[in-house]
Amino acid sequence: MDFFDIKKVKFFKKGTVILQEGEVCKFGCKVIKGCLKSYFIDDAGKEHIIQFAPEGWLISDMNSLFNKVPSTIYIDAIEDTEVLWVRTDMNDLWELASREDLLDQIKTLTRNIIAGNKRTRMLLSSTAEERYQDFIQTYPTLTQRLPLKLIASYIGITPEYLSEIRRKVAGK
Amino acid sequence: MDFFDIKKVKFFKKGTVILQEGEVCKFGCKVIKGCLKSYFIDDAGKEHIIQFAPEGWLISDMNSLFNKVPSTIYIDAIEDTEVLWVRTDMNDLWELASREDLLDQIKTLTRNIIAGNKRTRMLLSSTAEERYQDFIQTYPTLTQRLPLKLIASYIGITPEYLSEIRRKVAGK
DNA sequence: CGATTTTTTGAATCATATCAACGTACGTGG
DNA sequence: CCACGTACGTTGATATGATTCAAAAAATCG
Repeated sequence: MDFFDIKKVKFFKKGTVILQEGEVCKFGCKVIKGCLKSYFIDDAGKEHIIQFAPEGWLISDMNSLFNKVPSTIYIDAIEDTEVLWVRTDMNDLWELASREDLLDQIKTLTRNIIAGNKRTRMLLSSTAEERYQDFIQTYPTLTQRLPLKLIASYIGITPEYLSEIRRKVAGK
Repeated sequence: MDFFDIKKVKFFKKGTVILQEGEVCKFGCKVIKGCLKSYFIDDAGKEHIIQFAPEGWLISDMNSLFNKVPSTIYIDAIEDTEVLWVRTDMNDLWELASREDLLDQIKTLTRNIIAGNKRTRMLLSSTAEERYQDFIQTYPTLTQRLPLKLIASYIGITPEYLSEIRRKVAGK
């Protein structure tokens, strides 16, 4: 059997909430067209973006999915989006999965860890401007497509301050 | 065969550099006694701690290990430390590993992702004091054992500022 | 077109960094 | 066992990066 046997194509309109805080996450999905975001809301009510998932990216709440605990994050469509949807209880899946599926899974997880490590590194050692420059390099497409507001949230600053950075950068 | 078949026990004196920037990482190790740290040096020459590995924790440079690229981090012994050492080229290991080993590997990686996600979350939404309080909760043992300097580096602030936070916290 | 959302601007303020100085503890060699 | 040197921790003054708040300008959408 194939790892994506239980999969189907799904479609979400811009603004749709796909996963909510409190629900147990029972899926992973890969974006075919459009863009999703995952984020959480802090105690002050402020939204912080964890991940963007444009074409080709996977998104899910791993913690909720693997440990069967309520999610602490949200996933929304920020554009009209088409995805490859895998509804899956991980334990069931593992019983069925082949050795090759597992190796593949390991590679996906590793990629995810490496991306996460890079982000931690940026947050620990770079200024807001450096993080913005890095964002532009890493996601040139998204820089065009997304509202400044969301990019600010992703790199961990206020929209006002990102606006100021843009002016400064442009003036060079 | 067992995932830890190629393993042996090793001993490092406090201060030993186990992995250096530039080397390709060829091992993973689990701490039996003592404590290791992984860290990187930023452009300004400042050290940022990525992870502590006291008793029971795994440490490695996953990026270097999985992708066979030169490491961008260091790993040092911050106490006299005894470890379970697995010298391993991942690809070779996978050829030998059993299904159960792979499942186990997936679980380890997942735990790592979840820990990483938590850290990103803290860095994005919490103040230095909140991060310090969280550190105390999460690693009560380390709070006693480690110099303030290293804790400051881990939570992403200067030693001076952590000192100020401590004074404030104590005065409550 | 009006209504809502996004972006920009500026001023005041806050969290954290920097720098310099001093006090304290620790480890090693005499 | 003491003395010294080196690393570590604390303190205070000052500087800076980033936030907050309020309001205006610009863009987007029904």
